[in-house]
Amino acid sequence: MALTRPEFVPNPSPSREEMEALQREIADVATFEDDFDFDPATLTFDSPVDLGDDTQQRLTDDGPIVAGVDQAFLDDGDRALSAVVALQDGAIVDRASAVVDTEIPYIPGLLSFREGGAILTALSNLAVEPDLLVVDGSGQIHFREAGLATHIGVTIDVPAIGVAKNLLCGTPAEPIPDHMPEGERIAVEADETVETAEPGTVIGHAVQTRQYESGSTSINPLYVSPGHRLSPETTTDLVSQCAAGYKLPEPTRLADRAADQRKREGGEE
DNA sequence: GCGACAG
DNA sequence: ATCTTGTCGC
Repeated sequence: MALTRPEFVPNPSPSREEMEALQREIADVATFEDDFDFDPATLTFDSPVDLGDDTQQRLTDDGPIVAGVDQAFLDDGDRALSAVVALQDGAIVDRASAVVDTEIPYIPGLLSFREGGAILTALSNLAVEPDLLVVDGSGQIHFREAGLATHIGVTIDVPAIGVAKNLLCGTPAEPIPDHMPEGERIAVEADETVETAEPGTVIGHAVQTRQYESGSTSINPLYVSPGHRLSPETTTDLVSQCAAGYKLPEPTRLADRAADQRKREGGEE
């Protein structure tokens, strides 16, 4: 993993104004258009192992390596734990984690300065080079279009996606229904709270990766946005492809599990 | 001053 | 994010 932009490595020391200024630089360098090497069609989560018929064998090269990233906190709340799980063709090919002391509190809009360090450290402990990062948090859906996924993606120049469970800012093109049908997506547009984009610009989507067919209970959509080197549309397509019957895309779900596990087994070390 | 606010 | 058991529903 190469620190393409070492000047962007999250540093909690500067003032709030300086952190926000850095985010504007990051957003300026970020690309919210498709610019990646792998073939989206090869991003699968089907078992590559098919018994019985030789013709079922893959005729193509191995698919892209996707790394899911998730954060957790140790009981004391003063240390952030980042867990990374790398997948290729649906199989886990590597994992890593890191525990870093928390320097600043959670401030909406400045999350990457609190957790970014742990994530970069965890990623540096990975033996493989991910082709795509799926980060828990926002990307372009951010006050300065520089959310956690954008900050990480730009710093190491790797295509990145932001997957959030709640909407940080922006406005859905149409009201989010109580029971959004599975597979549906609604654009999230920049509004006056997004200071770096023209109002109306599509900065992400509300995506329903899983939903009950009937009943009173309902699942809320995910808020997906590009982090780096991806358009909002492609970002949402890829997240949909990563969904394997659960609300969370597989890379995120597995990273979630890894974080919990690592946490219970003692976040120390 | 009031409201809103990823993890 | 985190504090937390059972419980209602598919």
